[in-house]
Amino acid sequence: MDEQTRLMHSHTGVGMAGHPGLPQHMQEGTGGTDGDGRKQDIGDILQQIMTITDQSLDEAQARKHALNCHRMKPALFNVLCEIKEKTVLSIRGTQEDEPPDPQLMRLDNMLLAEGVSGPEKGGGSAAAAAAAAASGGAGPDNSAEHSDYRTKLTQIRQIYHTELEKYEQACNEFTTHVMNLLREQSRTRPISPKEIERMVNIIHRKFSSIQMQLKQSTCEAVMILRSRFLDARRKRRNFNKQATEILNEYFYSHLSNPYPSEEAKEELAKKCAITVAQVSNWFGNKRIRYKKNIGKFQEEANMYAARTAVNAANASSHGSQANSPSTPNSAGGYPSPCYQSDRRIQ
DNA sequence: ATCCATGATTTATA
DNA sequence: TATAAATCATGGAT
Repeated sequence: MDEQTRLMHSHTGVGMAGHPGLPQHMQEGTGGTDGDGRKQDIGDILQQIMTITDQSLDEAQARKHALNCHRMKPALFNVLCEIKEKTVLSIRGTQEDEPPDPQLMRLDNMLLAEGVSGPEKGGGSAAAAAAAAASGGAGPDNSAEHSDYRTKLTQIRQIYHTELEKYEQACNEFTTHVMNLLREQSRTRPISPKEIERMVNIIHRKFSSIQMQLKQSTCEAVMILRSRFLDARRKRRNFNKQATEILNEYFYSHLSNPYPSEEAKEELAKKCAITVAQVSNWFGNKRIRYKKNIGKFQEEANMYAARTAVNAANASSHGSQANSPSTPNSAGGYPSPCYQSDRRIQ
């Protein structure tokens, strides 16, 4: 804002500060009898112009009107034009084309990618898809989180859009205000359309920098939201009971060699509705934690051993051998040296 | 508020 | 490259 004001003042300054030469100029030119009166007259007007900022609006308006109606006004205007011609050179050189700010582009791209600045619902689903991808395709129990995420994202998007609209409106209002002001002033002092355009550009730049701040904070909010909801590590979810049982069952029934093959991992992943990587993680954690404190897991081990034993018994009593759990082990085979030859497909 | 369980990540190792 | 081991960070119980 201050840039505009400054510039406007400097314009005013150019117009006004150039004046002091004027009376002299006039004085020289007019040697006649009514010259003194005219000089006095113009001196008054100039004095009024110089002090116009100290006056109330109505007063100023009246003075302006008086000035515009004054018979010397065209001459004054011409002089202002001349003065400006001599002093305005510096403005011309400034560049007009503004290269797109890379940071702004980055923010725009991100907002678009997150579905904040894009179309209303399409962006949301894209973000949801990204969410699903980011969360490692973990099971069905996070759909609630996704909807939660979506509502939060929608909130952000709404805030973003209302703010953006507000800025847009404010920018337009301010621009038209300034343009009106300049047009009004152009009756009294020379203002080229190009200067108005420049001013409009300055305003727009200022407002777009405000918009950039909005975009930046929106991006931040989205990032926080993402990390809160979608970073799998932060949003650790225990596997459901069934999955844990399946994994434990496998672990304790293969205690002597709890290293599921790739195929077995895939099978387990499918059964537990988790990824193969999660199966690997689980076995990695389980092995090391079991080894570190066998005592703590003794009860669990016994339980699963008993369960598999029952399963085996049931299976054999039903005469079906095809599905029986393969070579269940008694607890304690891992990590102590294992002499059983329980070789699975590796 | 604190502690423990647990899934994920990182680093080291063979 | 798979695994071991250490570590992180959260969920959930207390």
